[in-house]
Amino acid sequence: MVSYAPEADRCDCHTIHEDTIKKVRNHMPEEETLLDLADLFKVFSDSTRVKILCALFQAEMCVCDIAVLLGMTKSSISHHLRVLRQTKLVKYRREGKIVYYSLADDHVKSIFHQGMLHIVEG
Amino acid sequence: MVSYAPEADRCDCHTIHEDTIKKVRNHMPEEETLLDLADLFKVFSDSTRVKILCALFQAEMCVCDIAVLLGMTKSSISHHLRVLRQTKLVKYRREGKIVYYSLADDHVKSIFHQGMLHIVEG
DNA sequence: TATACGGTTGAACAATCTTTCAACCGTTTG
DNA sequence: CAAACGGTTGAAAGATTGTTCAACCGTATA
Repeated sequence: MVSYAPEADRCDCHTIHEDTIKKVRNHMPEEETLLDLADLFKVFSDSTRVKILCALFQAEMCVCDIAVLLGMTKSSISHHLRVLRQTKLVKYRREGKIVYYSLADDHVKSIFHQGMLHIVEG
Repeated sequence: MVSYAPEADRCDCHTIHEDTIKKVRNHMPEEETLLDLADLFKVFSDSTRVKILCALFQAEMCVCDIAVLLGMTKSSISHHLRVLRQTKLVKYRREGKIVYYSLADDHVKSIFHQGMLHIVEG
């Protein structure tokens, strides 16, 4: 029951299967949900962030640990961690000067696992 | 057993927890695997492609069907379908002038489902 | 055979994203 | 209190990406 762009029809072709389009349109999730979904996967679309998350699968780590592991600057890692924080994929705790990061929950593991399945079978 | 950038150490900080780094490094997947994983999620990081895949959950569709559904040009949809083809996420069959697209397998559904879980719980 | 239509393609432009650099904040320690 | 260190931040530069536009290919049909 969601319309994705019916008022401004930029399409330069005639409708071929109107029944199919109506049926599909009625079963589409809310547009906002799909935008959120794309935004979530955008976080996983960078290999540095994928490496960071994979590292946090094994252990809680501070920014410098991750920077040394991946051979990158603290600044770059910190920028990526901010994205992961905003998406609530990681949590952190401060201990003196050091900030320790860890996984927020196990959803990431499940998503990565499903992605791996597609890769190895393709 | 994979080293991610040990030779060119761009890190501007001292190692804080060497034992943690060693342990994590030994358990990291192959770098190529993580690059492939990021590339797969990059395909899902665009809302138009997410919408296309969600539409194909319901029915096989031709390019014009999808273009009308989403209110976009055939050209734009075709560009996106090329990406989905290259990643082996969709398959297609030709029937005269018309090319019908459908899901290649059910991995996408599983991945989307896991992503949805994170969104609704966040 | 010429026209129409579904679909693809490449180049160009705009928007987005990653990395770097420099400056800065907060905490610890000499 | 001053210096050192872990970490964050904003702006700038370079790379990547999505959409548009125009031209083109294949198939069907008049």
